[in-house]
Amino acid sequence: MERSTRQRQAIRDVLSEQNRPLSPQEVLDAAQGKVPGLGIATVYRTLKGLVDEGAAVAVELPGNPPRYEVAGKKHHHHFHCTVCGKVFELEGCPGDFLFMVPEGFQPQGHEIVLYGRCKDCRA
Amino acid sequence: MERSTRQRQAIRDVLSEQNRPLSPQEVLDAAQGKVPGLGIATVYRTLKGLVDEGAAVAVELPGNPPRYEVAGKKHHHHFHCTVCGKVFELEGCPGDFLFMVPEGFQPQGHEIVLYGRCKDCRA
DNA sequence: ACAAAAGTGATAATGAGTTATCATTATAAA
DNA sequence: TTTATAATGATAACTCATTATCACTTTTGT
Repeated sequence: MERSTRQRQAIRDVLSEQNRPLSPQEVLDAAQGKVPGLGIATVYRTLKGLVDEGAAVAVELPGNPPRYEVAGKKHHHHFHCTVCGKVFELEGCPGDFLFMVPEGFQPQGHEIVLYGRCKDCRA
Repeated sequence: MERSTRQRQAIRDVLSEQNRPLSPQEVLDAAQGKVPGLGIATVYRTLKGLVDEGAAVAVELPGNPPRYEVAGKKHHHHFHCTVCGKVFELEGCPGDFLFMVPEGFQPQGHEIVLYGRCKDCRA
């Protein structure tokens, strides 16, 4: 990640613009609108580089390979559309899970995923 | 899944006894204590059969292949130990996530995973 | 006890996702 | 501009979990 290229800029832009976790394939599809001919290998390479330099983070959801979003966002969770498969960012958090933690266990973090139909896929 | 074999009984017993989601490898390790020589293929075949007949369910957690637990439990979530990797069942649920759902989205379900150290791995 | 057929275990094959390779292209310092 | 070299794109290779194959074993109805 030393040189500035059209490909890397396109990939960074796509992550910023969509503002939701994107799969490598989603990044490819969107970034090809900016840089025709962009290859999937460059997407994987660049995403890894962005994560290494702290500009992006991997988002793991149940049953899916990692998606990637811009780093540095405040604490948030995700909505996974069961129809189109897109993942959206959610604000807010119930916050208190201590009542669920068994005696002797030491909680350090949590993840919440809501499932359902997104705005575009609602019944 | 038509005949009753030592292998199948051992696998069912392991799922019941441990009362937490187990990976196929964890099932194998535990069930080999009951049936030495048990093979991983039989574990995969039997888990699939148990799911098909509704006796077990797959539990998907972020970044991991499916684990399996006994079916029919009431609504619950899981604690994933960051040290030993074991997954434990939790009781309770905050329940109200509607305040997190954006306008126009239709929520249908949710998952919560707590991370931290389990009783055996606490600092 | 016997026979038909389902089940098992070892392991080869598969599939999805990701990474490595390498000839070519593009960047950027001089 | 020139030049050194990092980056790219096509695709081969790889990883890991899971499934298929098949010779042999076990179960179960008769």
